[in-house]
Amino acid sequence: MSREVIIRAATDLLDSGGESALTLRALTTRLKTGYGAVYHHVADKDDLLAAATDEVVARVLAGVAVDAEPRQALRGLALGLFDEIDAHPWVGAQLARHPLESATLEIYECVGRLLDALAVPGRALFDAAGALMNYVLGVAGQNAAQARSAEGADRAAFLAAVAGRWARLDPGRYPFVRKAAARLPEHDDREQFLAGIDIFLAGIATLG
Amino acid sequence: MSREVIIRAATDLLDSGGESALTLRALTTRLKTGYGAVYHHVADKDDLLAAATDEVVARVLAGVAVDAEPRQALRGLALGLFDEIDAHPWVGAQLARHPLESATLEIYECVGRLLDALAVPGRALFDAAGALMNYVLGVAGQNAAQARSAEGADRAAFLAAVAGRWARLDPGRYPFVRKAAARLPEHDDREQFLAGIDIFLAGIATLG
DNA sequence: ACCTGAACACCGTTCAAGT
DNA sequence: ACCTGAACACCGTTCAAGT
Repeated sequence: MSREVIIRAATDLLDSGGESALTLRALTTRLKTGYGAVYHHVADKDDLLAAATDEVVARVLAGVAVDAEPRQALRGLALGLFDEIDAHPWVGAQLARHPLESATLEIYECVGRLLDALAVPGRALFDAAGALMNYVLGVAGQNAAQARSAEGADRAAFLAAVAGRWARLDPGRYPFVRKAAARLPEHDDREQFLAGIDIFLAGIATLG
Repeated sequence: MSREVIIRAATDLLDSGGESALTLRALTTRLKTGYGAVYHHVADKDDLLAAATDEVVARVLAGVAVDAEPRQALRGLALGLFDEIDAHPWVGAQLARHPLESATLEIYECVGRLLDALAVPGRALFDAAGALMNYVLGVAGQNAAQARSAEGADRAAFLAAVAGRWARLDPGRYPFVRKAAARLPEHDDREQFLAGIDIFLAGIATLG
């Protein structure tokens, strides 16, 4: 028994059953051990989630091409995060729930340095870094929320259900959402995420 | 006993004690009633949270100057949401946790219509609306997370503690976060939120 | 219809007791 | 030190029983 083994088991539970699948009971059963063994290596459940999240985020940050052109590096970082959060929705939930902690801090440092390399001036640098962080964490949270709603069920079916509900809204009150519903079938989360990043970078460029 | 009375009591509990203060036990005690009475008017706890959130959001949306210049109306909507979420952090948590539901849907419709009025073209309109929503929901989530961490304690003291922790980080590994820590005392969440909105709007303007 | 409150099926966490 | 597992202090929700 070790911290590593415990965190790996927790990650497996989260990946296969979603956020709700990680319970201390399920964890001890899977590890064929007692609560004391787990609590001897880990402070509490949040420590567990934070450690599992740190590992996933570290993997993404290690893949960032720091020596590339800053704008491309930022897009790479953002996409890397998106893909990893898409594969592990619980990571998104954890990031959105605990900002200012280790994993989020690492991302913040990386984003800040890349914006600095982009020559964003003085105090605008912190506004830009904060805004970009909030956008990314917002997407992370939405992704986690969708995964929570779908939970096991087909994701395409879930989106179709949403589109159906929106299409039935009062056209007078919800003209925009109805138009959005019509676009939902051809909608690609990943593309739209990147489009948002580009809007941001375009806005940041005007700060110079 | 009525749905309205129950939702008002729930709102009071949330406002005075934070997210964790709303339990069915606390609610029945405060209302001097049993569980059955509550469940007779409300589907479940989430229904309760959603209804309480709807009221707060509806108040903000009612205050949006729809006939104003779209850019100003958008800033007004964003600021209104920020202030209400700042006053009721649990609203931020609820919005971030349940997108695509009534309260978030109302915001999305409003944002979309205002961007349309801003003459954002075709499919860029949906990218822009999505990006803006994600930014706002991200900020909402962060706000809620901070309130959760502070929970009762002094907010200024909490931020000072964060700044202290950041200032003690390794300067070689975290140059950006350390610089951010130095700026934290003079940092204003509301101003930075608005700065983010402006970066967004500037980026959206380049889509035209 | 509207309400009561004991009971159920879960949680995370603790801690005396073992090795 | 490392681990076991009964027990504790909570949750949200249900439902037979009352009015």
